[in-house]
Amino acid sequence: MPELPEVETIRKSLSPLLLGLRVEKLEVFCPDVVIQYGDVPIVNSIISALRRRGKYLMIDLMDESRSGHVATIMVHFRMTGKLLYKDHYEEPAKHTHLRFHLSDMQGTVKYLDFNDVRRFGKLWLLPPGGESMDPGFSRLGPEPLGKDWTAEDFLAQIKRRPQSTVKSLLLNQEVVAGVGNIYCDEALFRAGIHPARRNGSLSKEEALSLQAAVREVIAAGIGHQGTSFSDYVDGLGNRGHFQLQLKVFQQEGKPCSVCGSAIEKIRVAGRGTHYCPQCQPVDIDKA
DNA sequence: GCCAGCCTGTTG
DNA sequence: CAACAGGCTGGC
Repeated sequence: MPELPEVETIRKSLSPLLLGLRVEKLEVFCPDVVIQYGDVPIVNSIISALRRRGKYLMIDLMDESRSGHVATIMVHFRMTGKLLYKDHYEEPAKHTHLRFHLSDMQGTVKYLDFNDVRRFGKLWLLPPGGESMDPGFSRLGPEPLGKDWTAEDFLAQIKRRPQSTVKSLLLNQEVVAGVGNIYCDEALFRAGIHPARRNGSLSKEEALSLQAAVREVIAAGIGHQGTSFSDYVDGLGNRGHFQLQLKVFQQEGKPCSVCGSAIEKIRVAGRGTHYCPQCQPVDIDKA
C-alpha cells in the first residue's frame, strides 16, 4: 500500500512517540516476515531515530549508554503492511506478525505492532549500515524531492530504456525511489502524458515536465498525510486526505477536472492505469 | 522487458 | 465465482 508519501507520514506520526523508548522484548508470531542478518542487539536498545528511503522505513537503535548506533529495524510495507503504535495493552489484531514491547523512562509499557494481511511486507533486523544487504534497497535511485534527482540524471535514465513505457519508468525504483501506482498515474496526468507512451518518444520538455509533476504530486501527497482510498493509516491509525485531490487514480468514469472527458482505466506494465483520454493523448507519430 | 506468483480480502 | 488490489521478485 504505502508509497513514499504514506511512508513519510508513518515516519512523522511515529517519531515523537518512539524516540527514546527502550526495546524490552520482541514477539514474533509469523517468522517468515522477519529477515535477520547475524546477531543483532535489538532488545535493551533505545530508539534513536526514524528515517525513510524510498518506500522503506528505518528505526535506528543505540546502546543503553546512548553513545552509539547498534542496530536498525527496517520495514517495507508492500501492499497492506502497517506499523501501529499502542500506548496500552491490546490483544494483537488479526494478521499481526510481530510486536515490539517498548518502555519509557517511567517504565510504562508501549507496543509497536507490524500487521500485514497479505504478508507481502518484510521487516529486517540489521547491523548498522546493513540496509544495503537487501538488494532492493541497494538499487534504489534518487529521492524524488532530493537535489541529486537532476534533469541530467532523469534524462539519462529515459535514454537507457527507449522502448519501455513511461508507466514502468516511474514505477521503477532504480529510476526514482518511492513512486507507486497512485502517484505515477497522478504525475502522468499533470504532465499531460499518456501512460503507454514509449520513453524514447518523450521530448526533453515533456521529460522535464514529468519530473516536475512527480515532485509536485509527491510533495502534495506528503502535505495531505498520504492517500487513504481503502485501508491505509499512519502509525496512530489516522487516515490521509490526498484521496480527495486525486485527478485520475480510482476515478474511472468520472469527468476529468480539466476537460470533462470520462477518465479511463487500462492496463499498462501489468498495473491498473488511470488517465484522461483528452488531456493525455496517445502520440501516434512517436508512440 | 514482461508477467506469474506471492497472500488474503473485497467487489462485481 | 472470477477478477482485482497501493509492490516487488524471479524465471523466462
